[in-house]
Amino acid sequence: MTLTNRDIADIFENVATLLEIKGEIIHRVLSYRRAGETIREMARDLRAIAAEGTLTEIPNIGKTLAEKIVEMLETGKLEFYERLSAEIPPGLVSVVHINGVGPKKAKLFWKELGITTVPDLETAARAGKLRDLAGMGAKSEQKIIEGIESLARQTGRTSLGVALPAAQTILDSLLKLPGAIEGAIAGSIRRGRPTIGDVDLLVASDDATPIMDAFVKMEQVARVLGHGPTKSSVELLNGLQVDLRILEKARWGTAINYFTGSQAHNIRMRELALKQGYSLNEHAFSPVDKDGNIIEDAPKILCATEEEVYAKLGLPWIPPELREDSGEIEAALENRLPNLITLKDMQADLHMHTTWSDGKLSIREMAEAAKARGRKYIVITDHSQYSAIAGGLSVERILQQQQEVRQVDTEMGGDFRVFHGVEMDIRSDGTLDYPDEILQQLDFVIASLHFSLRQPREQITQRLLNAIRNPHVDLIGHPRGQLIPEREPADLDMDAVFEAARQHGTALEINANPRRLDLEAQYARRAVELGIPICIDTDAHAADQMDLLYFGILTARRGWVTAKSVINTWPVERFIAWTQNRGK
DNA sequence: GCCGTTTTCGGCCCGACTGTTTTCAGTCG
Repeated sequence: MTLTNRDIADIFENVATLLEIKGEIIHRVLSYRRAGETIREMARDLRAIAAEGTLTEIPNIGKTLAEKIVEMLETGKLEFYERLSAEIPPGLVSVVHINGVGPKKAKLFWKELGITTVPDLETAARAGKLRDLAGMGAKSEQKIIEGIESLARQTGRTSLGVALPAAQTILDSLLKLPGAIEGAIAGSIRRGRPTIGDVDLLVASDDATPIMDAFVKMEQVARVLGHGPTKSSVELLNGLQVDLRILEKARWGTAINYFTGSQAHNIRMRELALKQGYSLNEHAFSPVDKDGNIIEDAPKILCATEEEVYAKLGLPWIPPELREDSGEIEAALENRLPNLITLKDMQADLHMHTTWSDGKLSIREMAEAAKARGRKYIVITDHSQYSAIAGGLSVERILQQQQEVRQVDTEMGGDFRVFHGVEMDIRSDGTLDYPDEILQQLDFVIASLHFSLRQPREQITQRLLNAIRNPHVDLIGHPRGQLIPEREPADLDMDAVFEAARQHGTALEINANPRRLDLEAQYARRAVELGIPICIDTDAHAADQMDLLYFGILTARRGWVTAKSVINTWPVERFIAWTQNRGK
């Protein structure tokens, strides 16, 4: 059993936590944690990089960790981790995940009471055994019980599609309060991450207290995690955690920059500031002496806009979607930030369903809905026969459907075009769901994996490669097959997928539905680097789902995607030419 | 443990809130 990137990231992060409990110096701990985070976000397989011998070129991976990665890839385990687990009970990693419990408390509970798991801790807390420990009290004990209950309720991270509207609703209600000047959603939602851990809101006001009080008393609040004059946190009835910060308008720039993150991006910003003689925090730039201490009587520099913050560091404004410390600081320093795609660039939607399969509207209705949203052309792509449960179309039916598509295309009058395609299944045995003589009659062919997504890597990769290599297949729909948050992506050899797509000029989709967001950003970035065409599509089954295109754009922007790499930013003539020149 | 037009050794971002404290450690983001 070979370990995946995710497995290795998990191990490094567990090592970090165990080392932290052990009392290791924090910077060694952070090295493991950063390495884990980096690996988790990578688009390439560690196996391939290890084979090339270039592991140390990965940021945050040096000689020591590269050797440990090789050991894990070759043996399936890490000797160091096993020795550490014998020394520090690995169950304590989960204990540290309880809100309010960190490495020091976990160690205290273990050393004093022999607690090594979350259930152990819950039993001890309910028996009132924690309150007498040093630095503990009845309140701390109660908070731990609440933290464990909260952990049990959580189903993991929340999808962006759920979190964004929820955040907007709360923000809107806060902005109605007297004294609220301006507000924004910050944090991972602003950066467009597909899943978010908590909601971060920022409000500008000169009188924070009434707004804070109203915030912690909102009807959807289940409990208050913290309540201070400028910063409060609550847990909502639905389990979502919401953090609110309130600062004066004059500090908006530094505040929104700080609160948007990512943490790694912030650290880079603050390091840059220090090199220029300033300490940077959410309030201001403060001049420091050569030892890095703030010069108290020196005037601080306030920034009302984010542009001013970046400009102070000699940088152009960096779009939030790029702020992951994955090269954006370097690109900004060298003035080569990408001109990211926007919603306005989008001319078309190339993936949608109608009542011919499992959609809610007719071809005509979908065309009208797309036109009303400013699109210039669409492709109707209902399911193929293998998707019986979705009412997939037989060969006969899809040929019938073509008549209606052509008719609607004509009726729409020429300034809006409707093309005929299909979302064809890649069957479990790897064959395609229609013969070539049918495919060649269609304007645009999407091939997608819907079934048998848990096949072994070799097998499922081969299925996808078969589709990519078919000259009639234009696009691979939602390539990795994940559903957020419940279904993990298929175990695909993405290097092989990219190589085949590059060779055959087959496009890869960024499916904009927030349950999919597939390709994810790091893979989209890799695809674009390799010159593979991208499509951003809604996969709409109803009119309002066409508005989800926004989430696809966010994901594309996170992947450094510019308009020129995206097929459906092209004028219709170029789209037609592209499909016709692909060996049909 | 990583990293380097300030360094191959000696640094490594910064502040708010809580609870248990007589001045601050722990946790979180």
